[in-house]
Amino acid sequence: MAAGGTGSRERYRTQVRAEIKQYAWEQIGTAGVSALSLNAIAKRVGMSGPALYGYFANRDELITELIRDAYRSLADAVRAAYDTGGDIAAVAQAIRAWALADPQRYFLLYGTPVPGYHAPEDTTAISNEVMTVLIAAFTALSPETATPFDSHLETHRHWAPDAATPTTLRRALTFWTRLHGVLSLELAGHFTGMGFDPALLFAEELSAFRAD
Amino acid sequence: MAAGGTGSRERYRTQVRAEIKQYAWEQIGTAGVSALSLNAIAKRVGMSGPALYGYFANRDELITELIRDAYRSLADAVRAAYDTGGDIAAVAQAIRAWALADPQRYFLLYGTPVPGYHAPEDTTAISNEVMTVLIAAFTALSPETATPFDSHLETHRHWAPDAATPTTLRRALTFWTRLHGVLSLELAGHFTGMGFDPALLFAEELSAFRAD
DNA sequence: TGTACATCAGTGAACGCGCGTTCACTGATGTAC
DNA sequence: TGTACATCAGTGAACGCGCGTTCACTGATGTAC
Repeated sequence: MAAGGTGSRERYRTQVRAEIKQYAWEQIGTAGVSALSLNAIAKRVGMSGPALYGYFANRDELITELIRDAYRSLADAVRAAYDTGGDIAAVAQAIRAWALADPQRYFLLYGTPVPGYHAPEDTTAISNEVMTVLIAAFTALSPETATPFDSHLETHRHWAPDAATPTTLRRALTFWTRLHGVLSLELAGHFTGMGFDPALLFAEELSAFRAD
Repeated sequence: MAAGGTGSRERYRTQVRAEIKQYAWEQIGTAGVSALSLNAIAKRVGMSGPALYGYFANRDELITELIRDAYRSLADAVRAAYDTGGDIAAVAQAIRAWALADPQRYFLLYGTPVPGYHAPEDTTAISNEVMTVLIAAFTALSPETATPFDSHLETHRHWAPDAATPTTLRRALTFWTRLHGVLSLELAGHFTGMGFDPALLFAEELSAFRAD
């Protein structure tokens, strides 16, 4: 008897796809994206190299899929934090936790760009979701005094919803860049020799936004 | 007649070394570090692959040398900006200009870390020079009110000179992380779809430090 | 200034490797009567 | 329930490629008498 709509073959396929991706992440975590090899993954999964081509058209498609999943995962984490905790701090900590859980996954999205590679339309759409949540979170806060950059945003904001004020956009944007600044340097190990606690520096950056 | 200390053979060697590095940078700029290939460089320089081993022990040594040079170049640019312009803004713009001149060079230092690679002692020493200049620049500014993180720094500052106050250290550190945040996202192209001018966002971040 | 020797830059062949990807084929699994 | 057929997952061989690196050797350059 066939399970409604999802045949066992199809179910098997998605299961193997997931397993392939899992090992792909393992490999990325160990040696970075550039070392990701289809043959090595196949060996781990327990099949021959060419077998992967039944699941992914080629190496690029696999990577794109991983990027898509990563953005999806981050967007979900951020949205969940906002929906439950509600405030900026909760969102920030969710981002940090997500990044620390797998640094190379974070770098796949926000690290060194591969020259020539252009992410497909839909992945950038998902990455926008993160921004949307940030904007929503800042809309709830009391407005700040406007800055020169805000007036520039006034005429360069086609990427953001009309509802938010330029000041809100700017704050969300700055929130993002600042968090990324501390976080990426921490993940890349640039604080290692310094000896202070990166979590506290992160909290420090965060606190600048709480003081309205 | 031998030129004092520097024979023509030796002079030739350093010249070729420089040429090799130049093409290495060209290749990094085009396709990133992971695509850097000794054979490809050799072809560009006009000699056979094995010939490079007369100039660099192996691929890793070449990359390490490039990293060293990049840190040296950045440190010099930052110091020069501080010595002539004197203020924070001049230093910040020097960093940005340096990064924009060759994004992949910037990412080689501050981008996605290669898992397992550890930079030799002396390169981290050069990267500290940048921090030293930042601290000097902030020492000249009027002190700000202390934050919780400052007291943590009080007992975790073996990386920084005793002369500076914790508050100064924190400001220099934050300056660095914030600039890196905007800059790296800009260089990675994350603002591309948004349409605003990254230079203005950078200036906005910078202005937060001028208003003492 | 001329010859004899040592130094050293660069070559070409070779090794072994792992990569992405294609192709023709086998064997198992699910489907239809 | 049993048989016949279509579907499809996975294999193994093969292709061509470029990589880093070693090695024995050639030919030019500089040095010493």
